[in-house]
Amino acid sequence: MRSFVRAAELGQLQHAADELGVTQQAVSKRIATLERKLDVRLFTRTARGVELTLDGQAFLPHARNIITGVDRAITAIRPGSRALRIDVLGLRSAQAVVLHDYWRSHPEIDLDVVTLRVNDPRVAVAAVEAGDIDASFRTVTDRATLPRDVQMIHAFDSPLVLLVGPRHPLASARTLTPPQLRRHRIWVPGIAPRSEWAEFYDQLATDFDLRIDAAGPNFGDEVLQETLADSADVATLIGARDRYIWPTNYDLRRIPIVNPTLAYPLSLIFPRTNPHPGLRAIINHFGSLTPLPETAWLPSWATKPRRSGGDIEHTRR
Amino acid sequence: MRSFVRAAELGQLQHAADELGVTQQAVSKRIATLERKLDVRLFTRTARGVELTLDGQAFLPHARNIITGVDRAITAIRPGSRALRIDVLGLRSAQAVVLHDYWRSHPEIDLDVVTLRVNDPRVAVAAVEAGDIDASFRTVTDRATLPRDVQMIHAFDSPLVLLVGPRHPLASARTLTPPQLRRHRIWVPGIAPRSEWAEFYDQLATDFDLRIDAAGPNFGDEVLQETLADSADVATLIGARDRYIWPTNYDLRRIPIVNPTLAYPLSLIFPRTNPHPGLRAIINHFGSLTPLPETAWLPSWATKPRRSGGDIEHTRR
DNA sequence: GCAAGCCACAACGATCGGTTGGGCACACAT
DNA sequence: ATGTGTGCCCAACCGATCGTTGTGGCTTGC
Repeated sequence: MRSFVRAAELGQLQHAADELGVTQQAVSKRIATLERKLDVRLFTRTARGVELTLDGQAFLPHARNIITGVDRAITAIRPGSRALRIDVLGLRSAQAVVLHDYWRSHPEIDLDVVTLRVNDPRVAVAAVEAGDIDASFRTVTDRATLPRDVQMIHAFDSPLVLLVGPRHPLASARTLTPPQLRRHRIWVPGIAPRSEWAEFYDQLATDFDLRIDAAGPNFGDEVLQETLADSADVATLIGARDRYIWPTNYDLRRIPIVNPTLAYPLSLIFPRTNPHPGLRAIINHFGSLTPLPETAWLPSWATKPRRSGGDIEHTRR
Repeated sequence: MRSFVRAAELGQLQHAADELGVTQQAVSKRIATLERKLDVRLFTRTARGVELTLDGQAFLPHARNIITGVDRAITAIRPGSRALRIDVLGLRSAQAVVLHDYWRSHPEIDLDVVTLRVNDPRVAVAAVEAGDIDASFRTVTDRATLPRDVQMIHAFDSPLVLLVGPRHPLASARTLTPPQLRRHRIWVPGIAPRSEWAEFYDQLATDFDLRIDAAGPNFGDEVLQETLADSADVATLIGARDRYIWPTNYDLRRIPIVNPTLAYPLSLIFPRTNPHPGLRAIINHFGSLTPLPETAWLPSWATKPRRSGGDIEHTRR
C-alpha cells in the first residue's frame, strides 16, 4: 500500500523503491500483486514512469486513508509516547460523550477511550500510577487515600434528567423539580455498595426525601429500557449528556430536573508528574462546557466554589 | 487485523478461527505476531478465552477503522458494482467542492472523485460511455454530438468572483459590477482554444466589453497566485466556490461580482441507461444549493428556464 | 480426580516476498 | 538512422512467513 501511494505521488517506481529502501523490482512486484488481487489496473506504464489510471485515482485516497489509519493505530499503543488514553465509566457515559465531542472538533489528536472493567476507583488509581492509562474519570471521595503522585481535579458537572416510560404519571411533564419526584419510585440498578455513586444517591434521597432504589444488579441497558417502557411507576435518573441509543419503539422520555438542578460532579485523576501532554487541552475543554446554574444541588464532597479557574497544578511544571 | 477484531468481539480465538475458516492455532499465531510487532500485549489469556487489555481496547477501534478502510478501498474499484465515481475538472474546482460538501454530510456513501487528465469533453463522453466513470462535470455545447446513450443535464451554476492582489486598484472594493471591470486586464490562463471555457469568456468579453486574456499556458496555481500578488494591474476570475488554499502571505482578495452576477453553468453527463444508483442523490443535492439571482448573466447555451424541476429522465426507468 | 475446553509451542510443507540478472520499449541526442 | 540511457517487466533463486497437524499445559466444572 505504501509502495502504491509513493509510486503514485512520485510517478516512478524507481523513486518509490529508493525511498522505501527496496529494489525497483520489489515495488513493481508489489504493485503487480496488488493489481492482481484487486483485479484492476492501477497504473498505466509509460516510458518515463507510471501514471494513475482512473481506478488508481479512485483507489489512492482510500490507500492514504488506510495508511494513516495504520499509523494512528500504532501510535495509539506505542510504548513510551503513545496516544492519550483516558478511562471512562462506560462508552455511553457523559464523560465519553464529552470526550467524543472534543475529538470531533479536534480530529487530529490521537485520543483513545478505554474502560476499566472493574468498578473500583482504587484500580483506576493504580492504573494511572502504573501508566497504563493517562487519566481516568473516577472520583476518590476520600482524598487521603490518593497517592502522592496522583492528583484529582474537578472535571465538570453532569446534570441529571429523569427517564420514564410513556405510561408513567410524570411522562408528559416538560420539566420537574426534585419535590415532584417524591413518592415516585426511582430505580438505579448496578450501583456498587459504598461506592461514590451509592453515596451520591444516598445524599440525594436524604436531602429531597426521595425513594431511590439503588440496589440490585444491572442486567444491561436493554433490560432497563424495557422495564421503564413497560412500567407505569418506575423511573430512573441518567446524566443529561449520557448517550443512549434508545430504540424509538421504547418511546422513553427524558425530563430535565430544575430548581434546583441535580448534578453529579465528575472528577479526573491523572499523574501529578509528567502527565500526558495532550491532557491539558482536554481539561481546558471542560471549561467551555455550559456551566451549571448557581443554585444547582451537588453532593457534600463537591467543593462549592467549583469554578476555581483552569489553572491546575500540572500546568506549571 | 480481522482475526484480532473478531477475537476481541467473540472473546475466544477458537470462535474467531471458526468464522475465519482457519485453525485456532493460526489465529493464535496471528495475534502473537501482531503483539510482537507492536511490542505490546493485546489480550489477557484466561481459561475461558481471551480478554482485551487496555492496549487492546485502545487498539480495537483503530483496527476496525483500518478494516472498514480496506473494505471501502476494495468497493471503490471493484469491477462491476463499484463506488460512485465522478470526474471533475480539478480537485479545487467548484464541482469538487460541492461533491466534497455532499460527501461530508453523507459520509456513508462510497464516492470517488477523479480527474481525467485530458481537457477534452469527448474523452469524458467516451469514458462515461465505456463505464470507466459514472458521471462527469463536462459540458458538451453542441448537443448533437452527444451519443444517444449519454445524457447531459444542468447541474448548477457557478458564480464568478474577481481575484486580485493587494496592489490592484480594485483590491478594496467590496463588490463589483461587470462594467467596473472594463479596461482592467483579466488574465485567465490555461483555456484551451475552442473549448466551452474559451467560448464562455468570449461571450463574456463581448457582452460587457471586457479585456479578457484567455491565451497562454497555465503554469499552475502557484504561478498564478504569485503573479496576481505582485501585479498592480492583473486580475483573474474564479468560481465563488472554488477551493484554493491561498497562503496567507499572498494576501489576495476575492471580490463578488453583482448586477448582474456572472455565472458559469455546470453540466453533468452520465449514462442514459442504468446510471449508478448513487447518482440520484447527488443530483438532488444540486437543488439544495443556493440558486442564482434571476438577473444573473449566463452564456447563450444555458437554457434560461434553469429550474426545470428535479425530475430528470433517469429517475423514471 | 477427571474430562472438557481453550490457548501455546513445535515441526513441517507451501507460499510469499525479497534480491540479482537479464531483456524489452521508449525518449532523446547525436 | 542509430546509440544510449532510463524505466519497467520477467525469470530464477532463496530465506522468511503462514498455514497445517500434533501435542502439552492450564483452568473450570462435574
